[in-house]
Amino acid sequence: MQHIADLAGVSRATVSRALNDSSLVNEQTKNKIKLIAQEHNYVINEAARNFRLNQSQTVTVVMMTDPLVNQQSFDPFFMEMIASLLEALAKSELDMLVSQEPITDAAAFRNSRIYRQSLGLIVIGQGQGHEQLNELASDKLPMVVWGVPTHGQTYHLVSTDDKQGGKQATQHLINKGCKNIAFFGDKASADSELRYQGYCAALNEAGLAINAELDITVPFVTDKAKNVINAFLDAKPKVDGIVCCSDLIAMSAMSCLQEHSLKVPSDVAVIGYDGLSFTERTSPPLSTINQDIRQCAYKLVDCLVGLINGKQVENTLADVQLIERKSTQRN
Amino acid sequence: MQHIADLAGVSRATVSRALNDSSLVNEQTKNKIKLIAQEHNYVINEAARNFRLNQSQTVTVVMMTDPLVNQQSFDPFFMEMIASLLEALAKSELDMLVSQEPITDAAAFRNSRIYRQSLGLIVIGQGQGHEQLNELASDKLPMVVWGVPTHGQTYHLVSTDDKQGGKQATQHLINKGCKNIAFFGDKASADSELRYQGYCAALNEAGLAINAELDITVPFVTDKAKNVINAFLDAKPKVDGIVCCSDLIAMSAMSCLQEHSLKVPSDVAVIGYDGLSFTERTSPPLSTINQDIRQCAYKLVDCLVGLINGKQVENTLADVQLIERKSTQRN
DNA sequence: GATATTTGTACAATCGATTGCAACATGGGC
DNA sequence: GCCCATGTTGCAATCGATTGTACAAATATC
Repeated sequence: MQHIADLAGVSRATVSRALNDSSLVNEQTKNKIKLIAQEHNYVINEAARNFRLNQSQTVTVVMMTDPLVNQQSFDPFFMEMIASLLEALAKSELDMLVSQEPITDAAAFRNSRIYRQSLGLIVIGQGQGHEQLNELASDKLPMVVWGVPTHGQTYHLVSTDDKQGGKQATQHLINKGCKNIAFFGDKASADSELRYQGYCAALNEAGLAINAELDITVPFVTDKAKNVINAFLDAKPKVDGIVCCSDLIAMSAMSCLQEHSLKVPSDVAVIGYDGLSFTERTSPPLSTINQDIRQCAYKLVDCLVGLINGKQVENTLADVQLIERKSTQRN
Repeated sequence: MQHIADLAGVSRATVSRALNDSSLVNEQTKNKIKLIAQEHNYVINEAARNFRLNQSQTVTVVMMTDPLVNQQSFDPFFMEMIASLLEALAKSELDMLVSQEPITDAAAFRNSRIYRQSLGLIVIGQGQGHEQLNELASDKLPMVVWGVPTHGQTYHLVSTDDKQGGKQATQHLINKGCKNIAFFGDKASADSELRYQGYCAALNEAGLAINAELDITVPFVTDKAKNVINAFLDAKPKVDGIVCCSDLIAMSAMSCLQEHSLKVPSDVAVIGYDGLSFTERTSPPLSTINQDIRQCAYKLVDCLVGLINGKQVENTLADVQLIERKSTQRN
């Protein structure tokens, strides 16, 4: 910067102001300085700038649940969320840091580097940390949570309407003529619980009984899913439709059904949840409840940027929508 | 830090040295200072530190190909790579920044913030930038590329043996008794070209003819894949096996085959490529050539860290391996 | 006891930008 | 011709850490 200042015949102060478009600098001088800076490939030292301003351009994304399925791979839902956040933050010229360590102690977290030196926080999922997050909500550090509306929650939240989604999924199967609809999911997670409520609501409205034997706890992400599903099917249950809490579970379900010589969807119809793109490539193509992860990521970032700029922001409850996919039978 | 120094009755300099485990500080003093720092929840200001040391802990990951399939979602292969890099870098206490802008001009890139203020570079794919990367290879900035060994390449490279992979995939189908094996992929990308060479090599070794009509250009990632595949199948080709250049293509292929009332694998066997975890959930489960993305990500990071520490590092050509998945017929 | 050596600590400069305040120039009003 | 308002620019302090050098204290050597 000194070099640029010398070339322009002004002081460092003026260069700094010129590059920051300060109104204190003459237009002409400003343009001249900008030109010289450009010509000499000057790029500002962000480290120095951030240090001086005592700020950072880094937003930390905290994963409250373990996105690691096993030692091999990740849950595509979380990956799509991460990738979308990456894109959305980049558009706002923000850097992204990802922390895989859930917040388990608000007080300790306040002393962490993440807390002290981030511009803001995006928290993915609430995990077991609802209380901790509530505690952090009153701090100055901007924070937005992706999760499920919870009793007494004071932090800023972006969520999708899980109950509505569960209902829509179930209604879709009812409309297809299913009478004995199973629910595959793990209600230990709050979103699944809500989806189950939607499932029950849809059955009630349609005058169908809720059969506890068709409420199956299928783990979200592990390989155990298939074992549970196979055990269920081995008992030859009376079932003609399955509402699944994730597209992955739905894929496993379809695979197991076909291994049991049951045709999808004629014998048993299946619907997934999440709207992951590979659902259009399954056989048969899988209808699903789309959460529009990308749009949610943008909402999270919008909300956070709003908070950073000191605006009042409102919680968002995004709608979900059914994506119906049909097999095109050929020949 | 001044505060800690006062409390310990020493100068800032000593505190700094103590926290950095300098041998110039007495053990006793060191411990005392560390204790006090801990008690007072002191965390070092990374911004100031990095500024002073004129370094950063940020590694930039540059995507040379557009991972965006469309406005909705991302290629799971790249996402898994990103997520794995994230994990691997975190283990080395490095931050990760992702740039979606391919390097198209080495000279211009040298003036970018990314170039000037990153600790190192991990480049994913070569795209059209082989020459540019070669130019950057001689710079001081540590750089590792994930890609395909290329003639005259001077940059550090981590890759998998695509030719071997294509060969293995094809041999697997040959072993299953397939005689008319198609190749689904887009040879515009160098890795697919290599896989095709492996495919040809396997056919040759088995004494099978290479039929140009079974060499189908299927786009990697777009929705057009299904159209191309359906057009191919509509012509009722003589085919009993398909080597696919990605798991997504394989999924589409299986879906299209089943829509054409062709049974997988009895009528037509299919093998994928990448080793994505959802291949175990397809119906039927999809055999695939595993690239072990996670391990490759670790190798990339290892290699980069080596370069950062001034070590000599060697290029890596990782083996791929067949994952065979079988349908378990029940009832 | 005087000097040499080792060890531990403090002083102060430094990194590259920002910014309050002072200083200066210019022009208009009286 | 003097004063003041206005608009521009420069000076110098500042952010929080690191580190070369100087200095002080403790110990060793003769």
